[in-house]
Amino acid sequence: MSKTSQQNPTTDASGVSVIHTQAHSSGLQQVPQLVPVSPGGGGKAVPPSKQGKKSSFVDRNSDEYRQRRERNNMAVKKSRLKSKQKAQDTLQRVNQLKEENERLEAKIKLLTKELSVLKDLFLEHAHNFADNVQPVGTETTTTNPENSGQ
Amino acid sequence: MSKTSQQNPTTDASGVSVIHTQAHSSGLQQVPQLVPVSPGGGGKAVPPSKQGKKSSFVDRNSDEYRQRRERNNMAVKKSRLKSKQKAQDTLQRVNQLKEENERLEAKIKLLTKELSVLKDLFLEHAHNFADNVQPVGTETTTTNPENSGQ
DNA sequence: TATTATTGCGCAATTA
DNA sequence: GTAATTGCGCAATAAT
Repeated sequence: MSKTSQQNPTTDASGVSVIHTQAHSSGLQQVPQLVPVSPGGGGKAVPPSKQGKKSSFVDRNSDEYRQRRERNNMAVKKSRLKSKQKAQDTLQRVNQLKEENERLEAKIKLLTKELSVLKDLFLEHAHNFADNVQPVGTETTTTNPENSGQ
Repeated sequence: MSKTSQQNPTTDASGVSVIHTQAHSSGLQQVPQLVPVSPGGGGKAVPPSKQGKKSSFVDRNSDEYRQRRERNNMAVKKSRLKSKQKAQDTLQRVNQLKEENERLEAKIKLLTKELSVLKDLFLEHAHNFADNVQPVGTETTTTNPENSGQ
């Protein structure tokens, strides 16, 4: 469970953002830990009701902040995992459908063939029918009847 | 590909970074920061060959660094866009295949019906056949010399 | 109002 | 060395 603070601009087009990561005691100068949240650049108006209520600064050191971050990080991981899973499922679905398609195509081929044979047989013996005899020109090798179209 | 580790949990380097789309020039105080790259937390062995070559510090302010970052950011965006596009295409493919499937199912239904009708007709007039009256298969399998199997 | 879920984004490590 | 990927954390926002 690693947690890391890194950077991040809390800005849009405002231009400059103050980013900060926790201090590292390396002789590096200490920097204020309070960073402005949602700089005006966002173009989003801050509700007047909140203007004076809470500071528009976030204490990145507060436990509350860290806890929130940690929870969000978990949520993010979870969400991304889910997303990935879904994508994979979709790919699988594609293959499944492809297979099904082939199966269906094969069946159609078979049925078509059967139909063709039956029809030929029909024509071949049409003269044997007492009632519904069709005027067949040449009894042998009558070309096939039209196939079902669609 | 990669593992989990990122950085050191407890502390993190870097104080204030100025991020923006343009050159750094603002009234904000700028703190030159040399940040250690690949903190020891990961326990990753550094190739000896590179050990003494370059400092294990990265100057986040260097133009070279910023340029590299910017290029990578663009590459990342591009890559993610591509990825998203692909995912969408896959979804579309699924719908496409579904439609095709329905079309095929319908065709099968039609062919089956036709076959059924033809067979019934056959049976109905079977007695009219003088020569070779064959009992047409009960189901879908007609006995014909040419085709077999499935 | 709070909490979780998504999403865009930048960083850095890898990979190609 | 460069571009492409990928995991990760942050913060804004959507959804509950």
